[in-house]
Amino acid sequence: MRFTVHKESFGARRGELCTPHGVVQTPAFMNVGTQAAIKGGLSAPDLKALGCQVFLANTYHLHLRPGAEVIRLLGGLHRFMAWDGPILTDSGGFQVFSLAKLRKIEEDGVTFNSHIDGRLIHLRPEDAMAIQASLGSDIAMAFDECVSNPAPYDYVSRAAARTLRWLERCSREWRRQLEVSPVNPGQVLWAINQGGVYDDLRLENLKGLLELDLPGVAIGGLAVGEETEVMYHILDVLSPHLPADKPHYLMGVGTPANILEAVYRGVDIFDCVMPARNARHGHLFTWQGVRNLKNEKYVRDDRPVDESCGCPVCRTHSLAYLRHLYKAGEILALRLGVMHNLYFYNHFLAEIRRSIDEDGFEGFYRSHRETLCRRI
RNA sequence: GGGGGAAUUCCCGAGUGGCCAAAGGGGGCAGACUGUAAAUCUGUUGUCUACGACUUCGGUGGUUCGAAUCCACCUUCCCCCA
Repeated sequence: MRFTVHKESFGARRGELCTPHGVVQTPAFMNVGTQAAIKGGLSAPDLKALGCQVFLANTYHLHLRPGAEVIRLLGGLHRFMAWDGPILTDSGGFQVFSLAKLRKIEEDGVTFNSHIDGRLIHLRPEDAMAIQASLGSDIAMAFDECVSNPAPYDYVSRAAARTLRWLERCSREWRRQLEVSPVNPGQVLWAINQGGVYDDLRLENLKGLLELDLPGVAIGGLAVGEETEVMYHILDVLSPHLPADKPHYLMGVGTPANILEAVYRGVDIFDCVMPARNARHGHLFTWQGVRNLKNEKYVRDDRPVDESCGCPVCRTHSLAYLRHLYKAGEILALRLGVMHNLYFYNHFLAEIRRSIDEDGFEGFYRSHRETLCRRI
């Protein structure tokens, strides 16, 4: 795994991340397919056509179903899902947040009541590493605790310290895993910064995490309840201290406007369920702002979702047709909606990269920061 | 021809004297969604000069302090017997 930044423009970094399954041009958006599938009915080949560079899958979910050993037996995640590009696996740390009612945290690890059948699932940092090694993703994530915001300082402090201890265990176990017949010998482990909305905890945690010298640094625990401005502030605080020669990954973010602001603050990689989920719910992103496709005003609208979009959906279908599909409950609505949004996100990042290449990120930033979040 | 049953707000459907502008679905309208327990969830859905008023439960008339609810007749629909 090699990462190089070859250009900077107005805070933004233009880089390349080499993985065992290809090069990722950064800034990049990773397409989230938690259970080795993009919800809405897109297959791996579909993603190629939408400009997807990296696929993101989830440790907790794949461990429950079908099980990491099954996937290892079938040759690893790439082969299993027929995606030959780069894959990043999240560790299950987010499920500590999203399944908060179904889990118990202890020093040793987290015990979940499976959201499927209630059975007990023990996930220690070591387990999360073993599972991800079996999945054979290109990038594995450390097992962390994603703390919801707002949370009391004392709690966040203790949680961040524990996440750091878990990181040491992850790192140790990772080295061990790669020694025993790895599915993907080039697989790497990235660290995750925590510390909530508290500047000093964030920096203290970052300092500890950098000592382990893992090849990528993720910022976790943001966009989980705090105001957007608070998230930007934390990025401002962290940004000067992030190692320049390593990829900066902002986990779970976000809206196009969030991404633009974060790129401006030196973030290289993003992932978010938003394009897929919101598409399923009828919200489509455009260069002019966000559309709610279900709105009555589109009944007779013969225009595409976005006049300036080159996606297969915008080139073929009208707002009126898509609205009809949504209102009629047709599964095609979800597929087409997700296709558009993923294309939009991937091309949005491509345009960001182009602007950096051309030394024009400042202009790009200024001309889009307001319009992207507008409701149209 | 005889007997029985039913008509409720956009639709289906609860309600059988006051707590009813009327449950619950559906449909409509709008909103939320950020490392996915989400093709989900929330709000709203008679009118208005709007913490109050007005109109509404097939129609007309009646009983009652008070009627979607009780009575009479009418209209329409359904079922059974001939």
